[in-house]
Amino acid sequence: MRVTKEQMAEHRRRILEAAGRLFREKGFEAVTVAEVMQAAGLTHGGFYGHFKSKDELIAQTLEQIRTVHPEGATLADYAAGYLTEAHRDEHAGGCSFAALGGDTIRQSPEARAAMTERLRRQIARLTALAPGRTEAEKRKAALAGWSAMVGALVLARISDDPELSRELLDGTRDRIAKAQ
Amino acid sequence: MRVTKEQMAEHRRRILEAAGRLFREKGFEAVTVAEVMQAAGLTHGGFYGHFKSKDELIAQTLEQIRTVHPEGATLADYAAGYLTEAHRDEHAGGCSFAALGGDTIRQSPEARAAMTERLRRQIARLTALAPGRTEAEKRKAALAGWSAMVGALVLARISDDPELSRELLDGTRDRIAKAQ
DNA sequence: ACCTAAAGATGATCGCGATCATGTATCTTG
DNA sequence: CAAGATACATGATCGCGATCATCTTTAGGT
Repeated sequence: MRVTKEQMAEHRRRILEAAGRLFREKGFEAVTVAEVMQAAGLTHGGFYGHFKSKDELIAQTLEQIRTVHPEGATLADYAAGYLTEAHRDEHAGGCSFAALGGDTIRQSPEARAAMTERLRRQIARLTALAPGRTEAEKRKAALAGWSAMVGALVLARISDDPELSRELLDGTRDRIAKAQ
Repeated sequence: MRVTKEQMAEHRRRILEAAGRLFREKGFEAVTVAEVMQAAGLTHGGFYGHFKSKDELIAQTLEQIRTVHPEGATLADYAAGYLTEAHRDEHAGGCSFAALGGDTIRQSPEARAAMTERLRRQIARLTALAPGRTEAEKRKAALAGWSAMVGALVLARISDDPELSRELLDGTRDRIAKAQ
């Protein structure tokens, strides 16, 4: 059954959105094409009308993924919004660097390039919020701060001990605030 | 063909060692049982004499993995040894948190527990090196410092731009040194 | 030395998942 | 409004990988 141009665009959007959530939740390998399509409300067959392959889906998903960014005027504010238990427990909608960073290294060059581009944008965003007199100082603070945030979230997710997990979030949050 | 008890123990050691390297290099899912056995110099059939399943292999691998730790008397020294381009490029023998952190979250509770235990030990090790007057201060510095190191390594590995990659390593190294 | 059971090799099995082939409905264009 | 194209559904295909069955060899206890 054929469908409106708008319908098709909407379907494509849904596929990418579902893929974004599923990949972050279960990793690239563990998610099947059929699963993505079902989550998008379609069946597996139509997939190859939208994408050449699963690899292409991965790359395009990484290009379009949009996450909600914490609000705030400083790097410390950003960290406070990022390093929460809610974010730690929300894989599907959360930070894609924390959820997919390790996996992305082993994907296609296109996927890797998309992530690098997003990383660049994220550093730029944080540089504007970071403390420091010079641009170089700000940038350095942004690079180190972002590394710390992503690392803390990854480690906090690993820990099956809630206390240790919280310590990681809190410790990093405080450290970034102190450096402010 | 039956084999000496010592031979068998040695084989088991080799399997775990090969698994440790392969998992860090390619992730849990992408590595096959046959591949691990071949890397250990055996054939796939013998695997189930040593382990009940691939899941058990994963958990036991995470329990026994040993990585070379940077030397040094301070957290800054440790970070300087950890945040190198050589380490960034050496997935198979490098830090398992950076290589497998994201993946481990989706593994069995046993695997997760093994990682948590190793995380605990690592934090303890770093607490001894960390700056601070009180034990609590040292621990906080260790938690935040370790998060920053792991995050920086993950992000540095993502970046396909060597310059950005180096900035991440250097920025985090300097930040940890400054906090010393 | 002799028997028994274990360790590993070889060769299935079995299900799953990416991808493709074909059918069907309906949008789109002239 | 008819003809053609196309988006999606349904139903293969095909290879791969985890796991199991069986065979061979020989360590280890007696």
